[in-house]
Amino acid sequence: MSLPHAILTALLEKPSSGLELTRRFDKSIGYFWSATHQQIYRELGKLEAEGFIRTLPAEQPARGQKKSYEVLPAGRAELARWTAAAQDPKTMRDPLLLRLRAAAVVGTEGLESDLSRHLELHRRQLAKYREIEERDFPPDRDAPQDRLRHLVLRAGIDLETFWTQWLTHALTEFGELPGADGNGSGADDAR
Amino acid sequence: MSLPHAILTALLEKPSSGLELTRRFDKSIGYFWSATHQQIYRELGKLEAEGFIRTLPAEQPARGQKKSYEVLPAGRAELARWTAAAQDPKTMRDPLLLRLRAAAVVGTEGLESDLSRHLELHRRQLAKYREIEERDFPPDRDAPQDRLRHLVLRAGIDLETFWTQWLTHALTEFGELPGADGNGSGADDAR
DNA sequence: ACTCTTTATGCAACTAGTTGCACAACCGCC
DNA sequence: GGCGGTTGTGCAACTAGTTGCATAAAGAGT
Repeated sequence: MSLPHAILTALLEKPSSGLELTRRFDKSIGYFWSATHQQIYRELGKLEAEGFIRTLPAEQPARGQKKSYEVLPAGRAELARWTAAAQDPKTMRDPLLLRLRAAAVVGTEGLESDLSRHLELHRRQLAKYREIEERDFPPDRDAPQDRLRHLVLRAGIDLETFWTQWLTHALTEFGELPGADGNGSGADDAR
Repeated sequence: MSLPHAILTALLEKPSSGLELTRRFDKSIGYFWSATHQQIYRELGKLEAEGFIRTLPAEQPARGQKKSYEVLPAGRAELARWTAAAQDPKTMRDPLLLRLRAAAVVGTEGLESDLSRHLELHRRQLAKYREIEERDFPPDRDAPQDRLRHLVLRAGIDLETFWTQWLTHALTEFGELPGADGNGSGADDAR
């Protein structure tokens, strides 16, 4: 149940239309909660029906016309409630680790190149985050909001750093593996 | 499309019944691809229909009777294909980071205790992983399968380490934040 | 014999996220 | 004044995962 709250947060930061939200998700909030434009439009409809947001009075036309939303007090209250409520950590799901585990059974053939590709992607993302950090969080500023946002960005940076390191390490291991096993026969006994 | 392949991997490691698989997911594969027993039963049905697995001949009775599955050659081939195929990294989704970002707007009230709770959970998980590492990967063994499985476990360990560190840091920051803001009024301008 | 718990399998309904496409208005331009 | 791209909104169908419950057999206790 995170998407509506991601949208409320974004709208509190700045009232926007559906498409503007989509764009902002692509380059900011979406770094840790991605969403497509269809999800966003659908959710905006629901949030409006529930009385958490409303369209800005300015215009309110038909299809193909911009329609901006702002958060109502009830929406802010709901967001505060959700933020403070206890939530269990997500059950982790990572296909890449799964593939490595599978590779231990059926062989590593073909996996290496995709690992390299992922490494490259994570490096790029890391560079992007670092750029944002430099631009938005110079060493001196430290209003509470900035501290919190910086903390979130640091999580992104450190996670990407972790992945680049881990992938680098994995690729090294691959290099040292006895060449071309390809069938991984004798696997047994779960762990 | 990862669950069927997670199941194929588990079954290749050791043929099992639905419930056995569920248990093994809870304490091994599930660490990076969790699944409920319903998902597993449903998927076993599909995999059998597609000819990737079959029930072990021994018994084949009705409800309430154990039914074990093994992987057929087609299933192994499918798993190898999937493992080697290029896949884009998952779009990241983390409610906790989202909540922190929301807290920058609506205030941090009530969030701190849940952060502590998460910290404790991650510490526990880390301890569990370390235990497994000690038990299953003594310094000397290094058959290729072990190297790969160890690599996966290291990812788990390093990720949990990252989260404990980050949460510790976050809680420190919370302590230093100017007391009780609670409304976070002047937030504007997305980043 | 009979109830209670555990083991084991499974259906049905629901929620969340994704993909593919439709459609309206506006903007420039030639 | 009509043509083609961009902006903006949205429906419908699909896939994946979750929740709640039903059912059946086997063993354990009394």
